[in-house]
Amino acid sequence: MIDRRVQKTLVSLHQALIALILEKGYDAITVKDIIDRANVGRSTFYTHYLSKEHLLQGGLDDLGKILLTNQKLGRTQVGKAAVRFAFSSALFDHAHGYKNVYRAMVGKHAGAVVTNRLSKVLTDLVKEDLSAIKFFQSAQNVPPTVMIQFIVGAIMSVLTWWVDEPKEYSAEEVDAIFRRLTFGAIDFPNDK
Amino acid sequence: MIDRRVQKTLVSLHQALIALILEKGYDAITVKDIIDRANVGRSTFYTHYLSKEHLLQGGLDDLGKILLTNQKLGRTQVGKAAVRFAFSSALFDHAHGYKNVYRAMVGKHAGAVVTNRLSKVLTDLVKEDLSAIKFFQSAQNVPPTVMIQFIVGAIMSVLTWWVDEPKEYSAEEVDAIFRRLTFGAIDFPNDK
DNA sequence: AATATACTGAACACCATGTCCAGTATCTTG
DNA sequence: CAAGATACTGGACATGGTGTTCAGTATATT
Repeated sequence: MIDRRVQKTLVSLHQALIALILEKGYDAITVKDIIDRANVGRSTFYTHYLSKEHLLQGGLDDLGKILLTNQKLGRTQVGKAAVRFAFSSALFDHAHGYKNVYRAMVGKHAGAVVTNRLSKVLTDLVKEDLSAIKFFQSAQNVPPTVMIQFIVGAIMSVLTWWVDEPKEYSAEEVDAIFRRLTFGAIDFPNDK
Repeated sequence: MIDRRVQKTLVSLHQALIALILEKGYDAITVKDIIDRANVGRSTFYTHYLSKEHLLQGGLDDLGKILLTNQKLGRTQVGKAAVRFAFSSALFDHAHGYKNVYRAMVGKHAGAVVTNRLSKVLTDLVKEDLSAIKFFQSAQNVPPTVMIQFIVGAIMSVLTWWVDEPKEYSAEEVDAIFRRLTFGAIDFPNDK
């Protein structure tokens, strides 16, 4: 059985972290801020986490697991035409539900640490997804490593824009934007 | 006339910063590290800069000016077909010449602060460039704000990949990769 | 050579980090 | 419900980085 005292402490710390990121930005947060907000003793914090970054890491590990599950779900739900990057719509759906968390991670107030961690999670998803497609490298004539980084960058771009965008877009709209940017050629009107 | 003592101090500080970023990463650097490496007194540092971030900012302002000049150069040099994003080849050329500086900014060891500053510089360039193209918004059916962020993200992706890539690519090759990714649709072989 | 300006380096107050520990509260188990 | 295990508290402490101040010294400029 998991001790309820521990559970309470961990939940408080994670909630405090997210709230503080949204308020003052990840970099500006001190351990004192976190434990004051979470109402937890200093030594208690250090018995659970080595630093504020480890606290963050713990939260993102959970997120990674959820996304992986969603990716598999997306695969089985959609038809053949949408198999490619099936995880993206699942991701934007998830982000829509936990917009505060995502805003804390990729929004204006996020720090590099937070963004990098999310990038890693996404990189694994993209890699996994691309590995299902044969010969994509030769067709693109682009090294696979750039391709992966490019796609992750595209997702991050769209996410970053979305969470700080005042106008409300649905997850479907955002996913469509992502796909249009990533798949479609950029076709300028005054070209032809 | 600019006092030579000041010049010497500023140059030493900037060189020390770049060297240190490459060695241990921006975040891990302390003011003490910088002044020891630059062989400059502590109070001297603080008469010129308010913090380590301001030192960085000063260096990036210079870079921004250089890129702006290059953008204009690119416009006049290339033919009509290459007008769109003319600055990109100039940028990759520049990055090729100052690869160490760029590696310090977008490589593995860079911090969020560094990356964000460069992103801002690039955002201005992209905005400027897109503003020359009429009606591009309606054609894409994508909000211009995402478009800009997406393109900046693409440049950053390619730059990031390039500086840490062991194999040597020329500026032209890298620029071609960027253009293929950004303009061309991602056309997978097993689609048709 | 005289004046102005920049640099030095040590001392200082301040604050965040991470560790330690004795005392107290709360949970689990028999 | 009692007893033992486990978690939490909070204050004290060492360490190290930040940014300021200032009297003394070095180096420009004219």
